[in-house]
Amino acid sequence: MKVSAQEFTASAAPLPAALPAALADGVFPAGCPSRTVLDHITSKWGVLILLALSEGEQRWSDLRRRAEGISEKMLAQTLKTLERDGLVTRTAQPVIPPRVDYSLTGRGYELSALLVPLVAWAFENADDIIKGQP
Amino acid sequence: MKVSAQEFTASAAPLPAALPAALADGVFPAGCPSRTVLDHITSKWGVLILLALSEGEQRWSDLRRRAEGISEKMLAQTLKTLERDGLVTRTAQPVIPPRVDYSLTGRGYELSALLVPLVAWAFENADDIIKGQP
DNA sequence: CAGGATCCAATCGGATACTG
DNA sequence: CAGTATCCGATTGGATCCTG
Repeated sequence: MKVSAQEFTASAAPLPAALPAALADGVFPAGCPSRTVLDHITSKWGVLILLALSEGEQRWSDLRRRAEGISEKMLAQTLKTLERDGLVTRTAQPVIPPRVDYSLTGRGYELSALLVPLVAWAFENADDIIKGQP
Repeated sequence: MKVSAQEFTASAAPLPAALPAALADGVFPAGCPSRTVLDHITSKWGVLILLALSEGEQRWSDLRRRAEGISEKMLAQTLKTLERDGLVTRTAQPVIPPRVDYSLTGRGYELSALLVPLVAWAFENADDIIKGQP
């Protein structure tokens, strides 16, 4: 079953959502590890890869197709970063031709649950935003 | 809302949130306006600015302090982009010294409600992710 | 205080070619 | 099919100086 962004934003997250209490005075520290993590998961291609994998296990070629426009270099680089971060699992089968599957870890799945609504929102609001509509 | 990977693999049906139905075959189109919007709102500094503003109206100097490490150039650039996108409102008072306030629009606030949980998640998981802990 | 303008280094990222 | 390696142009972004 598919849930529209409308339904999601309407039903979830009673406003306002609060920042982590650890952020003293609302200052997001520069050297903080979360800055690095945030950069990874909000990177141009990282978002799209996590998004694609939120629908289940996918092969290299699937990801290339879904994240339309991505180069092989960036796909490899992004996947390695996400794998190092423990968000994505890589499973290679020693067959010819090679077959490699990528899927989300538990933590990656947890993350995608937060990312999907964000992308859905961007998708729904994009036209108005670009056109300058209120 | 937390969903474990176990639940996910066990019951294939209930996803926490689905991709927009308009994404045929899960392909995120390259020329799509949402790509642009997504880049804006997930940009390195855009996230931190929106986050800071989720706590209410802020001055230029407040934003510089909260988004620790940001340069004046990037602050100006990011704010302009967010303003053009109708997510942030700029209010200048013709006094000396100048006073300029920034705040979220309705749409910007709606967005921040999705962004805050994401950042909070990154903040809470960052240490484990960087250390390579499960 | 709140920026604008400019220079330049670093990084990003695409194109291409090659491989097991 | 699923990558790796390399070149190199494009973009990012910080530092610095300037202004009303």
